[in-house]
Amino acid sequence: MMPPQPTRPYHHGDLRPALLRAAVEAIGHAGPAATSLREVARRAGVSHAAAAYHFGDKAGLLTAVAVEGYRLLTEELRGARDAGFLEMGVAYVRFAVRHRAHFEVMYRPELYRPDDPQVRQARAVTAVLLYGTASPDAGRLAAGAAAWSLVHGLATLWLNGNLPEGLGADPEEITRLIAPYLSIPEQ
Amino acid sequence: MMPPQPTRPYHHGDLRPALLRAAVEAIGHAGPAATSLREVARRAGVSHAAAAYHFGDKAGLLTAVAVEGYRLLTEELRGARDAGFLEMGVAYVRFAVRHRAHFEVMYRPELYRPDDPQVRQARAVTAVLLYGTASPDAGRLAAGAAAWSLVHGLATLWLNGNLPEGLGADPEEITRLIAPYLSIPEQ
DNA sequence: CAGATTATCTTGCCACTGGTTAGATCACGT
DNA sequence: ACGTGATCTAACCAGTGGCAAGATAATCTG
Repeated sequence: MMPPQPTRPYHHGDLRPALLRAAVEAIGHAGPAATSLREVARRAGVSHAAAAYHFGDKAGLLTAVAVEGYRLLTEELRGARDAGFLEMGVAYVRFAVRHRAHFEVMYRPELYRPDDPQVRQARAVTAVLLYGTASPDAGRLAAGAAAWSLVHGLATLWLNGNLPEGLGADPEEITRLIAPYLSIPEQ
Repeated sequence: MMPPQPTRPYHHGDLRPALLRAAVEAIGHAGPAATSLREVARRAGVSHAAAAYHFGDKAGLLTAVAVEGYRLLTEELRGARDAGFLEMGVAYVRFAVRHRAHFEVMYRPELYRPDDPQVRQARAVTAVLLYGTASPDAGRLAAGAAAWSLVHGLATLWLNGNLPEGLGADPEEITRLIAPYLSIPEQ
């Protein structure tokens, strides 16, 4: 009589990370704006209120995604740091493509709480890597901003399909093709 | 007895452009994702179904905003064409800042219909200006993509508040500061 | 181990949204 | 004057985010 379904326990036990995974998955399908809190909760097999309990609201969930994104980006950049300046740019673009959902949330501050302490701190750590030092002088600041702008623009244009096809289909290769146009004075 | 209110006529008479203006205004306040069709209609003083009549749906309205945006960008770029390469970059950033609502819609293709014929055509016209010719060779293509990526990245990073304060507060000035790091072979 | 407390999750509700349909109002040509 | 088509409203639907009340389970305390 009793259907032998393994009656999912009332308490999930590991819901917060499960919701985060579900959110990244859902955002990957429909983009951050079109992703609903309820859809994320459905993917995780819980009610939408459970998600609200863990993250407060939708902005809270996306804030958590953004924090995770900055941490992943930091990892990616750290891994390329010793391979030189160009490879850090390639790593930036690779991150944007491989972790598209995270990337798209990170640079849509109206969707989350960019002033959240965890966000600020994670972003600060990333910035140190991007500028090469915690207290860059005016020159390094401008050079860093130029490099960052280039790869960031390239990544977003590629994600939106705004780059001409003649450049090829592999964003990392396009980065290697484009980046040499930037001349950063050595140190 | 009859209140002397000038009883708004049943037919607006000029609703389509009025809705477009209202949309740009609303997007300027809350961003494109958080702007509702109903809010736009309210601003124009009509029911939301009236907006749906003229634009089909929300994506249709945003498609119209995007088309208008590409036309405005084309104008801005044309105005700076004779002043040199750098000034075109400055014009691009100026457009993004002055017409923030348009810009934010244009580069969020998931919010509208990027394959709409009018969009494709308007974007193609813009691309010709950006690459300097309708059929760029491989070199020009890469150089153009580099320049475009740089100013596009700069504009989006500035709009999101992701540039360090040390660079100043005027995005056009920042452009003049940053752009020289790009070395484009003359012709 | 019993009882109380706390953490986690569900149900049910609200106002709002985008989209659709039927019908009201009006402009315009003949 | 009349009808036809264009324009707009009213009313409805399913889906959404957020909130409050309550159910369930884990954990702490004696």
